[in-house]
Amino acid sequence: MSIGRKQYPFDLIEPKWQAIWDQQQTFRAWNPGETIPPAHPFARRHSSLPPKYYVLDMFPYPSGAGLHVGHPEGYTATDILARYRRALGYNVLHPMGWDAFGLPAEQYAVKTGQHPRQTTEQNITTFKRQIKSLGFSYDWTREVDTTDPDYFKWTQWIFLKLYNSWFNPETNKAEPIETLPYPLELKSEEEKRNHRDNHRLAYVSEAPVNWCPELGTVLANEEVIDGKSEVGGFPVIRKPMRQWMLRITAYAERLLNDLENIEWSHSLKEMQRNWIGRSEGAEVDFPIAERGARSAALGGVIRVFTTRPDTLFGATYMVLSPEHKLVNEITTDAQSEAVRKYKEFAAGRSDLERTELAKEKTGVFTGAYAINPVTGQQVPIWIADYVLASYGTGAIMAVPGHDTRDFEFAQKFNLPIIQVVQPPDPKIDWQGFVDEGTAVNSANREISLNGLPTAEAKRKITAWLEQKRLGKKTINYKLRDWLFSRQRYWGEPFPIIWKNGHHEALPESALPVLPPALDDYKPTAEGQPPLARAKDWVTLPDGSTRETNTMPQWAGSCWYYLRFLDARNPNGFVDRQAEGYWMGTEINPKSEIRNPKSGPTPGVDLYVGGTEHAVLHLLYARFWHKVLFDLGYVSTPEPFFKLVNQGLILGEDGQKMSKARGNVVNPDDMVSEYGADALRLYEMFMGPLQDVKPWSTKNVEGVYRFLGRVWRLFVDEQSETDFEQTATTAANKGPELLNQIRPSATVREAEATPAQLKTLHAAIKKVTEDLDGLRFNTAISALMVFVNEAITWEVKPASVMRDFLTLLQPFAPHLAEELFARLNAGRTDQPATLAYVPWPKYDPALLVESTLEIPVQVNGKLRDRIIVPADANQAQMESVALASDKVKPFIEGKAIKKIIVLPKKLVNIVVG
RNA sequence: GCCGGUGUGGCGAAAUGGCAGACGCACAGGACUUAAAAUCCUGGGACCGUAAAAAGUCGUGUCGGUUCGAGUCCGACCACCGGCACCA
Repeated sequence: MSIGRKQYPFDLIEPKWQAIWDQQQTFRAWNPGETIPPAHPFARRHSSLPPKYYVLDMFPYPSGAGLHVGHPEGYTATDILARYRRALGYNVLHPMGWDAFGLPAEQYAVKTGQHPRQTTEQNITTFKRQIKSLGFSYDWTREVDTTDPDYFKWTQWIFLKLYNSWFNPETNKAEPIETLPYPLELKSEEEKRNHRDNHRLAYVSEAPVNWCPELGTVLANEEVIDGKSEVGGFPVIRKPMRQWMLRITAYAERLLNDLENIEWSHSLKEMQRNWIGRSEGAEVDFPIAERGARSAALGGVIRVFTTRPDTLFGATYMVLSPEHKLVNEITTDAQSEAVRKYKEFAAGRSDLERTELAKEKTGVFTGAYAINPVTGQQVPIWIADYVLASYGTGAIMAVPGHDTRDFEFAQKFNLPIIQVVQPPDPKIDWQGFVDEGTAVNSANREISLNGLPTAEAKRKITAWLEQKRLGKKTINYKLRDWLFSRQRYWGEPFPIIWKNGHHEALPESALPVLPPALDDYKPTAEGQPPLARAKDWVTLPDGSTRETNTMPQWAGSCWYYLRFLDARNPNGFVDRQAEGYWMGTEINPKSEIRNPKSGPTPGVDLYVGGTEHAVLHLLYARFWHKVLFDLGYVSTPEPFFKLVNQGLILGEDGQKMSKARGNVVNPDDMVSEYGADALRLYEMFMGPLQDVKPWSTKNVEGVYRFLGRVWRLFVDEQSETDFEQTATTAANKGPELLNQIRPSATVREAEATPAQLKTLHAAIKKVTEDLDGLRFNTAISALMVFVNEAITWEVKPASVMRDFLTLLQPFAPHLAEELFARLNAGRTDQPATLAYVPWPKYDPALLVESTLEIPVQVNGKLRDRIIVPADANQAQMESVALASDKVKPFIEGKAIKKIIVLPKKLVNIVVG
């Protein structure tokens, strides 16, 4: 990939413009009520705030490895749109920040003793330098860093809001904990406190958690993949621990339903729907039978959840999860040893083993029986770890005839299998048939489902169960509450203290709670989190102790898009007016933009990031946002109106980029060799934003050459040759060297020809439409088409070339600014920066052709192309087509059945 | 297994149901140059033709359907990618 001389002096142009933008704060976004300096280019165009456009990137974790070519893909797309919207006249919010809490800095601290703060700052410095070198139009005055106490003060503040709220099922929203009603039977303060603590949105639970010994911390379900930690791939085991949880399950229904009101990709919505996992069914009570039962269990019932109540007559046994609380109560003496051993076995199995060994079912008989409430039959009760304690009621009725898992289990342990569903196709074996069919063998003295299709059978049996008080219709979710504490140092400390075994919130005035200084960042020998090492910090004067867990990395990223709206506010996490303006709920009546289609949308207008956050960050952030919405702190029910996932960039070999494969492309190398504009342009020219696509440095050279052609369109070649001579020998290679380059004599103030206007307006139309549809690759090709044409012009009218640079600016801003400034040298009527120059409008009248080339088909096959006047009517087109010499041989001697004429489009002659 | 996505030249790709392959890469030929690089011009799906053309035939993963007309819509299948996976 050796390249000779530079296509154009991007190495001087790019730093020059980056410095100008920085110094002028060109891309600063203005909040309502802020005074805009009259000299700012925004003020030159707008006298009041126009409608907003909030375009957001997923902020990065600043790793030690630096930027990857995947980062600039999404960042370039959003930057192009930010610049485009500015040109259209919007007030654009386009911020950047750092999701900087996280494990790598902490692991480095454990190894070296260096404070994670230091590592984090170094990494941020590198990331910022790299991002800035690409010329993105971020408003850096709004930069946020989740590890900055001024930031995480508000993360802790939001936690307090969660802690001090409960979810009211009547109103279906969060409310302050003070509104929580207490049942009358609760008398003592202790009882009331327990009741309150059990209803908070942030609560403490003793449930089994995912413990990763290697990482020394617990993980959320979402952070465990195939039984291994998402970070590092270490084994994860289940272990009961006291942990903070967030009651996200209360929002399951709203998180699901509100997906319909936002513009996310179909597949992403599906992923969230699957993760939430709503299923409708029924809870049914099975009384414990006398046979084999211990006296303690008599009179009790086992409640199960099923999505197929229509198969109740086929339930021939029951299974409890090993952790079910009735297990010990019902187990007979004869079986107690076997049950004890099995429970031990199940508890010791890591999630990985459970998954890997899933093919082979295991379980033991408890010795007890329950009564099938519709058949009256006694059915044995087993325990098995294929039934999960954490889903439904932790117990199932097993219908081996029509459930794959129950079928396998029944076969292995010789349990009875009976048919209660007839498949629609009689050729299909009913055994193990799990789809819908017709109920059979499903009747007792009071009710019969026989002959009913599955859906109806479900309805009928559920109604009957409800009437008999044996069960009721129920909805269950796969979604679990969010495990919110980590045994780490480098995270937000909880604003919580413990007093006499109870937790208490610190007052807002105590925020931010800073992590203590430590010499050693490892967990303690007793397995306490690292914060427990700071004894002075942990113990308060009154004897109470601080919570030593920290929040997970997701906490800071749950609300950063809100902090960007008002990043330096010391009095609140976001100002109400700023929030209303940027989130689109306060519409400015003085708007100069009238098109309602492009008016403000509720929430972030466009959010771009990778699919890896499909269920974690995006679900958590939606949840927090809804809580803040319920409590009245934000004005929209959803945070991100439109969301686009950029596709992964693969290495040149078509494999995922990785150090091990040696196919990683470093953006710094691309910038130094081809310049930021070329890298930006290439990342967009590769293909559709959402697609997975392989890197090709050769193709970078292609767009780099295109930028060179643009450059040569505007500059005098002789002076450039002279410049190159000077540049190679000059000691001081500053941007003033560029002054040697003179403009090309072919670009001058001149009347544009109709053909030139047509070329320009075709480009305006295509680029505008493609940007609206996020089709960056074809927009760039339209710019190339324009340049290929313009290169042939003897005279290039300055007005046409200015409009072209306005179109080019979002894609290649440095080059466009430089050429625009040169084109306007000596003129005072032109602005100093392209950033706020209005986007050109295309004039359809200029695109009208006087004659058209029309394809002529015979029986749908292309036979000729004819030239007709653009306004030719059907009869005229028909007669020209029939007269064509190339068409004649195909219609001669045949009967013409029909002629299809589409004006301005085509003629198709159908012959028989 | 379930859900979602994608299959088009040598490669990245483009095409409101209406001229398949825009734009670019790689390649080939030419101009410029002592020469090379860079630049500029020209060519290009395959087959069959031909001195060269023209004409013709085939062609968007496979098979079928709807339609005057299908890369595009419908049905079945195959391959690859991503997600979920004992959730009752």
